[in-house]
Amino acid sequence: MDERQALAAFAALGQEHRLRVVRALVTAGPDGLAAGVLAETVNVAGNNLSFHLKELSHAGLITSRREGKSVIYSAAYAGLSDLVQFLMRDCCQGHPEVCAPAVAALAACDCTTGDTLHA
Amino acid sequence: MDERQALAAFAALGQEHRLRVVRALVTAGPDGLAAGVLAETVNVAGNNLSFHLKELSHAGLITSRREGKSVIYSAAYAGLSDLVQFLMRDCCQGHPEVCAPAVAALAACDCTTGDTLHA
DNA sequence: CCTATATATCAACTATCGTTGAAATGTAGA
DNA sequence: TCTACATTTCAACGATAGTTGATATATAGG
Repeated sequence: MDERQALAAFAALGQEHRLRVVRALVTAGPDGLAAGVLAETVNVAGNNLSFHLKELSHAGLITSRREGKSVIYSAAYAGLSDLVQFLMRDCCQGHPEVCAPAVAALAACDCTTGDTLHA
Repeated sequence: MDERQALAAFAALGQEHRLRVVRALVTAGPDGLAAGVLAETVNVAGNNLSFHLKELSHAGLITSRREGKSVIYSAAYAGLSDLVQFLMRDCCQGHPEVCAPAVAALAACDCTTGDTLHA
């Protein structure tokens, strides 16, 4: 992930409605949520949500698929993972105190059991 | 870190000059950089940079201290770490495929040797 | 084919953000 | 104290982003 992509991703996440959408999709899992359900969840008008979903899609943070009359959106796990890696990429240039806490916190999250982070 | 703080942090990082400032400060380490040096590094006018530095400071991503005539800025490692944790907090609700790659990537970064991530 | 449902597009408006230039503040040395 | 240097503040302008309402597209069922 280069700076331009990271910039787009951060800008996308720096908006209330879009951040809520991403969090809703991340917690919803790979099955995703229909645009209409998302609109209710985030409490945003459909046409407006559509604008934000396009933004998130361009930023590589979500993906979509059509399923009958609905369009189902889900989190782009790879994109999110890349963004985390980008944030931490420069943290280790001789200064382990930067990333050590973050690594420790993530390591404490046992993904195989479905536990959540206790931040 | 609550949603409001995360929102401010993401919005702060979603701006070209500010993202460059943060990266410059993260790589600079705990010693930090003077405002003037940052202005040259990021190629932004001093008064304009001052605006962005205030924004980043409010978002909890950087800190400052005066040293003689200069004001030295450094990365707020705790703030950055919190942000990473916030991004990953909801990743494990029964769907380990979300955060597993990110955790693996961070684990591959041996902070004690000063190695950087190979993303 | 016609209608209902679900989502997306577009133009227009408003608000917010980023930049600029001028001026103020704070610090150190002559 | 006077001057030079470093940074910040402020008002004003231009650009960009978010919302809204109206309209368009796509799909399924009667």
